Amino acid sequence: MREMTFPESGSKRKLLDAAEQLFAEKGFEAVSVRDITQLAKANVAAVNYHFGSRDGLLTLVMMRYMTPVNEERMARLETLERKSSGKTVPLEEIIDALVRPFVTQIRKSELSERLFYKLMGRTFAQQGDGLPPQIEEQLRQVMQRFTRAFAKALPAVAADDLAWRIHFVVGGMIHMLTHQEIFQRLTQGASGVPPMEVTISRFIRFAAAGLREGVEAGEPAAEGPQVLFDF
Amino acid sequence: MREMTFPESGSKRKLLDAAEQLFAEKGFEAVSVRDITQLAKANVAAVNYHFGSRDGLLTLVMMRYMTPVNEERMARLETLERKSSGKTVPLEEIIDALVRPFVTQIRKSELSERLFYKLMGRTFAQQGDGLPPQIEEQLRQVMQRFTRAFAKALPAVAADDLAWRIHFVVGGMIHMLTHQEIFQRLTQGASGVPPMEVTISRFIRFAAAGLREGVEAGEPAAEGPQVLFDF
DNA sequence: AAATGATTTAATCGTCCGTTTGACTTTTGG
DNA sequence: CCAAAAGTCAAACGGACGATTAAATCATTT
Repeated sequence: MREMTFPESGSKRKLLDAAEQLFAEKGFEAVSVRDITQLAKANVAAVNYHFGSRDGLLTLVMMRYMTPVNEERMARLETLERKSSGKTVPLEEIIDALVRPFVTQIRKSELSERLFYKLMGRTFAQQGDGLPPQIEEQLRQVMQRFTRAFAKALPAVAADDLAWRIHFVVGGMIHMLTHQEIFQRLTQGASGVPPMEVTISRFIRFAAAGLREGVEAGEPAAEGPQVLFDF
Repeated sequence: MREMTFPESGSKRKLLDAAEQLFAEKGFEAVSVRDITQLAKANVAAVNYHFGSRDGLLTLVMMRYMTPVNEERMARLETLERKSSGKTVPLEEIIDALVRPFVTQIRKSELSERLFYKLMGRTFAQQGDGLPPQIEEQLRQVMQRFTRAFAKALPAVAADDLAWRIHFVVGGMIHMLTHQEIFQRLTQGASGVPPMEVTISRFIRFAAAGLREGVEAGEPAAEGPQVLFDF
């Protein structure tokens, strides 16, 4: 009854680790199968044996971290909406549900912060440009779900206006992830707090203010169409 | 005395046009010299003859539109600061100086809106990842100049906080450019107005609100250090 | 018309790419 | 213990890549 030694040969895991590191550092297109197998100290044929093709490995690497993040996003939003049944969910908490999963999921991975965020950023940045269909579908569903939540929290913002603002928010999020290393050093980590935690707090406040633009604070803000192009 | 027939052989221009189109559509890495020469109906060797190398052509394509945009940005900011000498420049006008050049420069190009914005977006997105040194230096100077302007317009925002917020703004701008085509159709162009004009107005209001977060409107806002990590 | 320099052309170079093959070694289960 | 399965390995495949060559063509000037 001891077949629990370890089903994995070890080289499959080593290939995945090497691929994650290289894809994150150099980008998805700039890494060859030979780069990966060399870093993993494996044979060139190993990638095709274990993952079928370079693309199979790439898809696996993307899904490995993207799926948990998207699932946690959905779960958090679900919890938020169930918790405050009827009442409106605060805007900041919706944004939090969208970006917080990055810092919670990184702890479950053995990837360094720097690599994890770069990998996430690169994946998001590829949206609509050759992502695996499954990830594309995940992101589509997540954004659709969050768009509904934002619309409910900001009834005074016209639909197409809101769509653009969410667009800007996502762009800022991607840029935060991909260029994190440039600025992170400036944000001296105060006593053990993960630097990204602080950055995300900054981002949430920025995004909330941008999304809320033109909406008077305090009152619920009346429903109905909104003036457009009035800048 | 008539040597003004046309110094260009024509094929150099055709290569540039083809390269612009392909780089914008497929991305810088995904286009081969054979793709370019095929579209331009030229010989494979033409690229190396006219531009020295594939990289020479790529640099030229990037600079052709990036440089005028950056120069107009600087000129606009200069004008703004000279016009309102002493008094603070309104935040919205600084952001306008940063993004408006996109819509003015596109008129001087024979590139379609879609391609122009994609090309710009792709170039900006590459920052710090293999851009020609000259462009990298341009962008560094532009961002340094605008950061100073933002700091002056928002004295109540701490320096590192502001750096991050500008970062988020730039991310939103890039995303707006690269994914413009997805949403632009929703913004039905009202009577001849270029769609991007409307989008940029939306962006300016979003970015201004995000940058201003936490700053009370009306009063000049006192100078001095700011509380951090208080989210 | 001859000469000169600029351009275009077909062919080829060496390199790197993802993938496949077939022989070899290790691990597993009856 | 032994056969079957799983894994590893060196070698090679065909194709695409950027770049180069030398000859051919073109345009312009003498």
